[in-house]
Amino acid sequence: MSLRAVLLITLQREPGTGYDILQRFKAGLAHVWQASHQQLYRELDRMRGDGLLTCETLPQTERPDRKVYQLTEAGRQALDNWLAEPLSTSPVRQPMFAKFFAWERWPEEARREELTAFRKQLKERLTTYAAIEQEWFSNPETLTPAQRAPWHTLRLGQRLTKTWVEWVEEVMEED
Amino acid sequence: MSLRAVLLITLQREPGTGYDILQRFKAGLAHVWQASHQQLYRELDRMRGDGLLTCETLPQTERPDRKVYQLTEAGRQALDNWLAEPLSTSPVRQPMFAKFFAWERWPEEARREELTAFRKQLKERLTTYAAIEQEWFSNPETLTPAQRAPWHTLRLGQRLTKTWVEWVEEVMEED
DNA sequence: CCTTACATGTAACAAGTTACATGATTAG
DNA sequence: CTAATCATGTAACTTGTTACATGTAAGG
Repeated sequence: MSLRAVLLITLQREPGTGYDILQRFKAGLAHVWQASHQQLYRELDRMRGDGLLTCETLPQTERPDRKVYQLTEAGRQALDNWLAEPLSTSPVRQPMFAKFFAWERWPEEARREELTAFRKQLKERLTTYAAIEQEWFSNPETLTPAQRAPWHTLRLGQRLTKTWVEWVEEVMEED
Repeated sequence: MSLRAVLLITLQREPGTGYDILQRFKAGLAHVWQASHQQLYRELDRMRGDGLLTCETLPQTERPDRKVYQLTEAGRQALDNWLAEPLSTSPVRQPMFAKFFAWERWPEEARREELTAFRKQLKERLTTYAAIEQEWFSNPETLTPAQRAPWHTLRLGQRLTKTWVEWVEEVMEED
């Protein structure tokens, strides 16, 4: 259900195509949601089938047609229902942690490489987050509460990632 | 693949049944992995089919038979292969964050309730982690590196959860 | 009496991944 | 010439969830 809800939210803010939504995921929602284009197209089509979205096909010359999706009243209802009911806790799954439980079988070189690469990814993530903050939240004092809320999520994303980085560096130092 | 790998690791440490593994997930791996019993039984059977595990059925009187699984040489190989290759980055999916992006449609009362319940869950998680630490890592100085590694993961789990708690409390205070 | 622990499964479904497929336009 | 951007999809597969199903024993 969560992907559906995320789509409802982004389309409620502004109608768009599957492709558009993918761009939004990259541009401003990197710390919130990621999905492949296949998943989006499939889910959008289903949501239309379920009456949550309308789809208007805009023909283009020399390009594939754009299918612009928009919330219906039922879609708005579905969103409100989702917001009203609390989320169930999501299961913990940390494959990286699992490797630590096989420490004695994890070759030292592979370990070093993996941790180094991992730290790099985390830092890149921080760079992405900083770019989002720049782009969307450059002066926090002027934000309305509704704009402030997404900013909070970004800040948490940053803090969590920093916590990871610190941890990786401590572990790397130790041996 | 990750569930498979987690199963290989836990069975490599000690052979056991699906039920056993479920208990281990609860007792000492709560910050690493969670899976339902259906998933476990299905996956264990497949792994046996793929030659990674052997299965010995121990008949019991008055109880369902126990199916004790154990790594084969191929299983050990598969584990080593998994350890040797770096993990791919896992996609970000934070349904809670999504709600923040629909702040203006999220009713205040529902929001308060949800955040309160969420904080409670996080605190319970911290309690669980503390219990695991007590049980498995009560005197860290005496740990060998291989025992120290899992301890690190627990510490990170705790730090991440605390970061969440702090954030939730800040957000709750703000309005 | 009711719940928890023990111990296993099947079946249907939902969600997510990987591979394959098309085809023009623009920027380097 | 190559890669990226635009824009959509199908098909097969893997992974995870939910519902249903069985049956004993021990503890409160």
